[in-house]
Order: sequence, then structure tokens, then C-alpha cells
Amino acid sequence: MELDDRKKKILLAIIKTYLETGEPVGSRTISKIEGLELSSATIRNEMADLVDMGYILQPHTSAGRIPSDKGYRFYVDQLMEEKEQQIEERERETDEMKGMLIEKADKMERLLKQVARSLSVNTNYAAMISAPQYHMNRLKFIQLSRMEEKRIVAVIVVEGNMIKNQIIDIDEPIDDETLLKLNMLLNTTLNGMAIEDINLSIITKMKQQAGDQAGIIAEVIDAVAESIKADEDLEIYTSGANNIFKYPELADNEKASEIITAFEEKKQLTNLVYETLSHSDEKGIQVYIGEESPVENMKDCSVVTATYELDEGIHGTIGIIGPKRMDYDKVLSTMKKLTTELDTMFKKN
Amino acid sequence: MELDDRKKKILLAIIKTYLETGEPVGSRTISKIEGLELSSATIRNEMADLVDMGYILQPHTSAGRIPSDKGYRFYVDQLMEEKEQQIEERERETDEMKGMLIEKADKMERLLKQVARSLSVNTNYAAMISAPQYHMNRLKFIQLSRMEEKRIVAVIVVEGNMIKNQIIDIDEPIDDETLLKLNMLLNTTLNGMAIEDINLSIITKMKQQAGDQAGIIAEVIDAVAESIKADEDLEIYTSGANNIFKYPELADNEKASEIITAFEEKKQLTNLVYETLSHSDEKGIQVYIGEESPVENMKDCSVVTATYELDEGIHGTIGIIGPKRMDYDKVLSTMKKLTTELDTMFKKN
DNA sequence: TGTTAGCACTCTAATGGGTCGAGTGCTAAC
DNA sequence: GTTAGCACTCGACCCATTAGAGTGCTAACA
Repeated sequence: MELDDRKKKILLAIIKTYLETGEPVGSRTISKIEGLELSSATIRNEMADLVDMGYILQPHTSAGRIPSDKGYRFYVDQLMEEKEQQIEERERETDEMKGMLIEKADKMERLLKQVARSLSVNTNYAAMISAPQYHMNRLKFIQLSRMEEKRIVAVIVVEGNMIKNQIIDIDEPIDDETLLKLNMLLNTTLNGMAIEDINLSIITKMKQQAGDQAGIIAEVIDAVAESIKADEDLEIYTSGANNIFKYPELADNEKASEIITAFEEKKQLTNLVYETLSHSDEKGIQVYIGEESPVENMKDCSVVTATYELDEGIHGTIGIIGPKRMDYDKVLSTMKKLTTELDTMFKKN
Repeated sequence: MELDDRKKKILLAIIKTYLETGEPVGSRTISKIEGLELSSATIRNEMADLVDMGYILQPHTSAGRIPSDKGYRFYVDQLMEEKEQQIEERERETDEMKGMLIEKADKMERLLKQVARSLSVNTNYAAMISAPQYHMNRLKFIQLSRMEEKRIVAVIVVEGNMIKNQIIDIDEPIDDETLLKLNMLLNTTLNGMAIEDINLSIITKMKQQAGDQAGIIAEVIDAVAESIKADEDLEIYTSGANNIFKYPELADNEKASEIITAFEEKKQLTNLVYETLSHSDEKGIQVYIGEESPVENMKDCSVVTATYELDEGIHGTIGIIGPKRMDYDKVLSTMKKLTTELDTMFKKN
């Protein structure tokens, strides 16, 4: 069977009505509301077809219909196409929502928290944001300083001005000259290098150049290298998890517990971020409906994600988690505006 | 009316039974279980008295009784006294729960997360832990390095080896000599000082000593001072918030939402930490029952907190949030063990 | 051949009565 | 002061009934 024009119209009408009311919609409702001017009986026949084709579901025999995942998918794809075509309109809207953001964020962390908060407050869904991923990025600056006699602090700055610290305990004191030499060596060798490209052979080469294979210098170099390579946990900030209680279909104990767990053990969200980043070239915004979700605990939700760009090659992810009958229209707009705003904001800094 | 010995016994029996079953307990239950050997009728009379005195509640006329906040308070106080007296016994137990903790934590952050997790998993309640407060603490080391021509990175180490970073943009280049001088000045002036004691007059004095009231040096000194004084958000890690869904009395939408919100907007937990720290000299562990809770959103829970000591004057807080009918006995033991273990662990490092 | 009116049918949600059982409060006797 | 005994209360559960929304099917219509 084919999804002809009339079926499409009816399907969209069903979904829109359901998004508004949250209740199964019957044939009479559609027959009245539409510009289609068809009787409820006709609608019923078409609806039966749509059920067969898997776009809508019948909770039980004598109830109305609700959209299936496939139905939502159809709706969202439709919506995305429309969005594409009204870019000029967006310009205007961007101004309207300026107030939505972000007073003055001195620190990245605070900014991210604010963004998450603003997202959840504006949409009434749960929101998350990941700190930008600088993993693929280049070293910019390394500095070792002696803090105490047998203790060095290493400061490592990465492109994008993110800073790592590491305190290194050494077995015997190190003199100023050696420290200076070591600083020079580290900087000349490593600056400008991608973290990924730092490997054992480079480290060995450094040790050789330092002329000391076994002593303190090797020790320090190893510690620095380890600290550089150390996989930082991907920082993720969340906001508005409590919003899920506003939607009865998510608010029962079991589902709520699953979602809350996912939010708390950021690990699952981390997967979501990686998944999003790996697809980020395709399109700005991605929508995962129900079973499509890459996060096991969110199979009953819809998840909308987008990437923002802090700087060449430094990406982060924002996401919204809500019920499947989410106001996709609003969420997509909000996401699009927000990412654009973030992008321009970062370009300025 | 007075709480005589028999009433106490009955009250305790009621509370213990309720803690086990979670259901209102009737007079017959008590009359059977007890070593008191009283008939249910007698128990009933005593129970009526206990209701009058506010230690227990009657959900409705023909139901059993449940403890009131006042009742729980009585029970917990009782329990705390007992705990005091069995310190020697604890030695043995400490071994048993070694496995509970903590493999090898390279970073403070990871350690704290592990502790929180271990707490929530072991107790089946929600858990939180605050990073140690180093606010009242002393500066140990300051280092300015030039990163780019007009950009300096400041590294500030505080007692307890906690590190702050600050990138400072300056208007014009700074030469090596000045930077060195500045480093010396900052370290000689500020090292060993409590952060609290750094005030405007000290900063002004530094500027005078540097011999430059308006130029780059003043600029840098100001930036460093600001960074030192900047109030870091108190870091709080949580775990097992989803545990609240295991307790029906907390799992309805409204209450769950409140608790989850408190966990997510760490602000309320911050209050809890401050409250606990301000009382920490009284006693190791504190129990807040229902209305006693300093956190508005947790009026339906019980909250158990304790402080740990990382180093002289550096304290943190751990907390457990659960239903009022919490297994106080177990929670108190776990807390006590954990704080001791944390204390010794930090002493070692 | 597609559309529609009509009607029997299905299923849920809501309502109300009836029963059961746990537990109380009170009284009278020990 | 303690206890046995008993009437009473109240929620939990079960069941039958009803109302209403919505369907699916058939037969008639354009």
C-alpha cells in the first residue's frame, strides 16, 4: 500500500492533534477539524490502512489512534524539510530570544550550566550539554614549575585554552637549570602537536635528547606524557531532569527511574554525545525517536541533539530529552537558534 | 504525661517493626513479638498515650500506628547513644567492609565520585559528597608563565594541593625580567597566607613594591587576586538518586520531582553542606528527620550527614538521603566507617 | 468505485454496593 | 493496673453496572 497525499494529510492531522492533547484521537475529531471535508467513516477506513502500514497504533479496539515511532519519524522528517526552507524567517526570530540566553559567563563551566538551564526552562524538557571535546586537539603550551623541593606542578594548555594540571612527585630534587631545559625541550617538541599523535617513539626521543634515560628527567617526562594522554571524563551538565514528571507517560516509577539514572550516571549521556558527534557532519540537528535512541534507558523518550562549534575542530553537543509526543517544532527551532547563537558567541571570544 | 520505661520499650518496638515492614503496626503485633508479655489491650492503652504525646501517628481510625518525626528523633537519639558505647566492636567490622571502598583513585574527583557511588550502592539510598572546602585555606605556590606574547597563565596552588588556573590577557607584552620579578613578589608576599586574609591593602602594597601603580603589573596583580578570591562553586557529587523510587512514600510524582530537583540544582545541597560544616564540631554525624531538614525539598525524607577531614582545616561533607523509615542503624555504621576510612586514607597521601 | 450513513459491537473508565479483615476504643470483670 | 470481650470504624478488594467514546462492517448512494 502506498502513502498517498490524502493519507499523509490525515496522518499529519492525527499526529498534530495528539501532540496537542496527548490523548488518542478518533476519526470524528479529524473529520471535523480538517480542511479535508471527509466523513468520519472515510477517515476510519484510511486510519485502518495507516495502522496496517505501521504509522499509527491502536491502544485497544475501541480507542482512538496514537502515532507510532514510524509515524513520529514521518512527522519529524516532514518538519525538518519545512525548516530548511524558512531560513530567512529565522533571522527575525533570533532577536526575540536573545533574552533567553546568557548574561555574561566568565567561565566556560558557568556558561555551559547556563545554557543547559536555559534550554530546559525554555522547552520544559530535560536538557544536557557537553563541554567541548578537545581530544583531537593541539598542545599549545607546557610549563613545569617547582612547587616544593621534590614536587613539580605541570601546566598543560591545549588549543581552545583549556588547562590541565598535574602535580608530580619526584624522588630527588631537581635543579633550576634542568627544569628550564626540560621546559624548553617539552615545548619545542610538543607544541603544536595533536594529542593523538603523541606516541611512545616521540617520548623516547625526548628522553634521548635530554641525555638522561633513567633519571628524574625521564620520570618527569613520563608523568607529563601520561597526564596529557589521560582521558578526561567528558564533562556533561544537565538541567531540568525533573521536567519528565510533567509527562505522565514518563512519570511512572520504572521509566522515571531509568531516565534519572541515565542523567546521573553521565556515562550513558557520554555515549549520546559520541553518537551525535560522529554524525554531526550530516546535518545540524538529529532526532532520535523511541527505539532509535542510542541510549538504552531512553527508549521511551525522544532525544533531540545538535552540535555546536567552539573553534575549528572543537565541538560539543547539546541535547533535549522529552516524551515522544514532544513539541518537535518548538524544540527544533530552539535548538537551531541556540547553536547559532553559541557559534557566533564563541567566534567573538 | 511522662515517657516511662514501659512506654519507651513499646515505642521502640513500634518503630523497629515499622522500619522493617513499612506498614502501620497494630497492638497485637507488638503484644506478640515483645519480651514485655502484655496483652494487646494494654498495649492499646499505652499506644493511645503515645499518640497523645506525639511520638506516633494514626493514619486513620482503624489502622495501626506509624512513628512521627518526634518518634524517629527519639529512636535515633537512643541509637546514637548505643553507638557511642561500642567503639571497640567497630574495629572488627572495619575490615569486613574494606572491599566496599575504593580501588585506586588517581584524582580527587574520581575518588569523590567513587565514594558517593559506594555509599549509595551500599545503603540503597541516595548519596552525596562535597569536595573539600579549602576556602579558609592557605596559599602555597603561585606561578605566572607567559603563554603567548600578550597572554599569561597563572597557576595557584592551595594547601591540600588544589590548583586553580587563570588565563590573563594583557594589553602589551611583558618581558621575562618583569615576569620573574612578579613571580617573586607574589610568592614572597602571599605564600602561607590564608585566602580570607588577602585584602585590598595587601594588594595595594604589592603594587607599590612592584613600583608600578598603573601599568601591566598592576593589571596582572589584580587579575591574580581576583582569581584567588573567586568563589568557586562548591563541587558536589551525587549518586543513586534513582534509589528514591524504591520507597513508595517518596516515589509519587510530586515528591520525587522535588528531591530530584534538589539533587540536580546542587544549590540546595550546598546549603546542606554548609549547615553540616557549621555544626561539625558538635558531633561526627548528624541526622535530620523530616521537617528538621535544612533543605526545603527534603521535608519528607531523612538526611544523614557527616564531615570528613582531608587535612588540617580542610573539611568535606558526605550525606545520605532516604525515606524517614530509613535503616538508621546501618546508615550510621556505614557513615562512621566511611568517614574514618576517608580520614586515614587522606592522612596517608 | 469511492464515499457515506447507520448500527451493532467493544472496550475503558467511572460509579456504587457489598464484603472482608485488621485494628481500634471502651466497658466490665479480674 | 491488667485483661477479655465486643461493637464499631475504615480502608482494600471485588464485582456488577453504566456511560461514552470509538470502532468495524454493511448497505446504500453518487
